[in-house]
Amino acid sequence: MAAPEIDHESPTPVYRQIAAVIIADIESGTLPVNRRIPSEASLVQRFGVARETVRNAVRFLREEGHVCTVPQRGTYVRDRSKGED
Amino acid sequence: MAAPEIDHESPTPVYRQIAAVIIADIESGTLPVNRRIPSEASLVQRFGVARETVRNAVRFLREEGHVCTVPQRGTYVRDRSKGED
Amino acid sequence: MAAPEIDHESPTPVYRQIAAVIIADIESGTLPVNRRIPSEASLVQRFGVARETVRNAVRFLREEGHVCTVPQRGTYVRDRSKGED
Amino acid sequence: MAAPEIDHESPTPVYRQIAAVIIADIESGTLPVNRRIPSEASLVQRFGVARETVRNAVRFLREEGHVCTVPQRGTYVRDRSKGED
DNA sequence: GTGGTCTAGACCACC
DNA sequence: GTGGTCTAGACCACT
Repeated sequence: MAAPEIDHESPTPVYRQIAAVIIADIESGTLPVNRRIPSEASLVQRFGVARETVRNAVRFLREEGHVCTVPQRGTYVRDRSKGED
Repeated sequence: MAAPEIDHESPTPVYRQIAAVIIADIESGTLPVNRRIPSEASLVQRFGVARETVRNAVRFLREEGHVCTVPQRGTYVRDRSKGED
Repeated sequence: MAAPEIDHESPTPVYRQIAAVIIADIESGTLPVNRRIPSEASLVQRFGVARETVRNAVRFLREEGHVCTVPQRGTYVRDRSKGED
Repeated sequence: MAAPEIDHESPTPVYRQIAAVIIADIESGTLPVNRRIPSEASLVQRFGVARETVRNAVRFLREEGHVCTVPQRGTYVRDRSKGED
């Protein structure tokens, strides 16, 4: 099976569910500020979804200001303590 | 021809007959709580009716509290065990 | 062949080239403010690319503030005369 | 073994030998102006050298003005007909 | 081994 | 017939 935390029957899109899991990891401190989040490839593995779905999740996190992506380097947890949107 | 369960000669509107079939599926457990009901397209196929008729049936189910519709995601069987209207 | 205006050998990504064509249409007045731009499907046809590539182009236009997308309705040329980024 | 055109015993550095082969391809028209040169990976394959060596060769070509590199897109044969250095 | 781009398909809700 | 989501692959530059 895929990941237990993902419900493909849910009205919430899978990419949003993945984003929510990552946000929870950020807010719990499992993913501290300036730490790199897992790579797209490993998120594909972990959640058992297509890469595009993972990219949608990461794009959503980026648009919401939770992370920033540095091409070729990774995606990092943003420091939101100052100047949030 | 259409589906055997639909009687186009009946005084009961077709959309109500379709709604009744779906309600029966819900109450029998064929459609469990929080499960998405079949897509509009498949209901059109199954009952041999126009899209608008299916939409009327679903709107009726929604107004009666049997289902709830989540924008962009589908229509889901509501949990009526807790007694909000 | 695809569209003459797209060069798949160019260092500029195809989705950016498509965005540039649409921006040119906006700036020349071919696509006036509040007009809907062509649908994703027709852009796929016109440029001979995958839908994902068209979506990347439209997302880029959206991020740059040239258009706004209304789900299920289309993507519209934004009025940038006031309050641009 | 490596490629026949590379002589690891030569006093000429390998990266220079690789650069020379690519320059020959450019001047013979095998690699036309504005065409992307082969990817790093394929040059590694073709010449049987380390990645870093290929990168050195490409950097040399760039510094000598034979090619220009566009971030994220590749390295392209420059048009030298117009005489900027 | 990272993200960027691209292909070629699919099903869906909603209009 | 519109955009939203998803799959399952591919090649690439750059670190």
